[in-house]
Amino acid sequence: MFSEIDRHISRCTPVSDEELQIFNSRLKHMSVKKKTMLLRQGEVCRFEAYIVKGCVKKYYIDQNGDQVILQFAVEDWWISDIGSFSEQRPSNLFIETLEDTELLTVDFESKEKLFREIPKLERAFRIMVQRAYSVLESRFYATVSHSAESRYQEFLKRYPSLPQRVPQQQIASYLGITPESLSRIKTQMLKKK
Amino acid sequence: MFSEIDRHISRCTPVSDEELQIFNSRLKHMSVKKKTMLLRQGEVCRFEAYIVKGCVKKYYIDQNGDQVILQFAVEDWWISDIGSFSEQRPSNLFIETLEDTELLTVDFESKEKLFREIPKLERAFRIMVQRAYSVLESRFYATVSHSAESRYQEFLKRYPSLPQRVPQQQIASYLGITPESLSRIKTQMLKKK
DNA sequence: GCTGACTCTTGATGCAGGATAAGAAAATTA
DNA sequence: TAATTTTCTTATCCTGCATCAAGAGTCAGC
Repeated sequence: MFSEIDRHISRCTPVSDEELQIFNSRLKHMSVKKKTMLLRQGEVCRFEAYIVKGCVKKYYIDQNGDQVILQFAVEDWWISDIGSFSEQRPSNLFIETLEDTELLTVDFESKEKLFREIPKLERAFRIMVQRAYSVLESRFYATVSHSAESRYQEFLKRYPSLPQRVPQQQIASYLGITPESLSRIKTQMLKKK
Repeated sequence: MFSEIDRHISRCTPVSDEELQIFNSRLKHMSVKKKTMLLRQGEVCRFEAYIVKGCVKKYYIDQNGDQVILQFAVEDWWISDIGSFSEQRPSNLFIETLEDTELLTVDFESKEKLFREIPKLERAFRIMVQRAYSVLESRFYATVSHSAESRYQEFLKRYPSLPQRVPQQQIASYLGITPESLSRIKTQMLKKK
């Protein structure tokens, strides 16, 4: 019963076993195939999803029609368009699975209801967003002021499993460079060693 | 009594007058001179500050010793290092006033205490962080995929008062370019018109 | 196991914005 | 008001990454 997601919540703030049980009972378990679209531009994001198993990307389409990947999410991460979900307004983003994926999702009404019943869960989620914010902030300044090569090395350190799971062009998109540039960066890094 | 900050909170979730009064009573009012350091790298961030009047920047020092500005904050904004404040761990950032500034601040203990007394305030702050997160996310993808010129135009739209209040080199730093480039961009934009 | 579709590499060329430098203009301070 | 500092502009040259193009490797479906 007390699964990874419970540990994930408890890492934010202590929550009793009964409360966790209520929380768990409101989650919807989903198994979806690779390349499933969980959210499309123009739709309102109806879920916050915790990834039990698998891999997901969040991206938007830029003015040239190219994907720009904002986030990868793997096991023990949450994925959602927070802006669209929490204001229940149309999203600019796409969320799509990269592997067969198992998810636990909450919808907007359940989440609101849960927070009213169990204020400690609201605390846990507040703390989770704060942490996500500070991670995004760090990533933001890494992107602004580091070279493509050092961003790639940072990426490898932080997400060691992803290069085996995700096509390289998508990693390039995440890093904000072209696949060609990433390829060259890799050969340069090999030469240095 | 019911000031801008109360309206700011109420825009997130309804909070009763008495609750707002308690909230207000826990805030500390500060008036500080231009060029005051509110937070230095290595210190734990002891405050979340709401700006009543004035202007503040948040930045870090990169490997070359240059300032990289992550955020400006003016009237009716909050400023803090959320990561450092909420985990009470040392910050990598500096926060410094750009004008004589009036602030309302909460410290960590007061905020925790407030949330336990008034769960609705925890809700309000959760919603505030969510909004901040989604703003940062938009800014992040604007930075990754737009040219320096369009980022500057975006900046002008969003923060029309800042060019009059803040030296241009600092705006350049915020945009992730050199002051020279911003100067060139401005002359090019004039030519086009 | 062949075929077509992705995916990765490598090369040639171009361009946005960086680095450096030096002078003009504006803001502070005396 | 003059002196000093800070900020902004302009010019030249340079670099990191993009773009375009072509070939090689890898994977998926028939």
